[in-house]
Amino acid sequence: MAEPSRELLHGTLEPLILKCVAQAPMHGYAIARWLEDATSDVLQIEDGSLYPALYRMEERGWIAAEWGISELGRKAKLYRITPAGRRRLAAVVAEWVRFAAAISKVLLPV
Amino acid sequence: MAEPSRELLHGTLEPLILKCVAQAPMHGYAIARWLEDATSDVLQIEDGSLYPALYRMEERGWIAAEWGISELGRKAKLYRITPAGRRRLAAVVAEWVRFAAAISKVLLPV
DNA sequence: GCAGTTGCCTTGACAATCTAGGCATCGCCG
DNA sequence: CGGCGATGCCTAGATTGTCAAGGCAACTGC
Repeated sequence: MAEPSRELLHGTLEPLILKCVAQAPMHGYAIARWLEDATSDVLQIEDGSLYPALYRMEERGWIAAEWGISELGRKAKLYRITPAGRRRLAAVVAEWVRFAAAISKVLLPV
Repeated sequence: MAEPSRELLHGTLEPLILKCVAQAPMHGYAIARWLEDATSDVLQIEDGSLYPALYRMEERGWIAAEWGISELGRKAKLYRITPAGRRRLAAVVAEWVRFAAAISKVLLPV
């Protein structure tokens, strides 16, 4: 995240990544590009945040890595979601919805 | 925040507090109770987070403190929002809207 | 040859929150 | 009277996730 308060991203990177790899196996660089694209650059993913997040999630068993080939024919580490990851995704999305609704409820009445 | 992922609160506590004291001068304990109440306990504010946040915000000139009396007649430190705080509130709310929209856009298409 | 893109990785710092304590006062109830 | 929960404020230290700033290698196009 660049100019928008970086703190907001805290805890949301993991759901975002899960969502990405739930759609299709994807490598780190592609995840970052896809997220920036999908949000019109509202989110900017630093790879200093991304790769550690990927390791954490792999360690926790939510995603699994495998070396393969990117769309451009280059060596890339492809991540796919695990069954535990799908359960986790459902949980964190539900949590995000609850949380965002709570915040909005407080913040939005101008 | 208790069981919901604590990380999500990151960066949102400040807007929430600003919103509270923008409505009426309020003391710390009341802010915590009010937020928990308004969100049906979706947000749980630890005072170990709250008071440091209040100091930060006072230091930055967004709120101002003054010793007074609570509704129950007890000694309490009342916080009110400053003009700079109002500007900050507008900015962070706008930012929250952009951010939440971006996250939801990615997360919600099931 | 050289710059830009793709792709991955690591170290250290930083900032906000949480944990787990502490303190004092008041009201209520047995 | 004694105790206990609620009100109200405070702090030290640990934890956590992100960021900044570097690095490396391979390929493309000019």
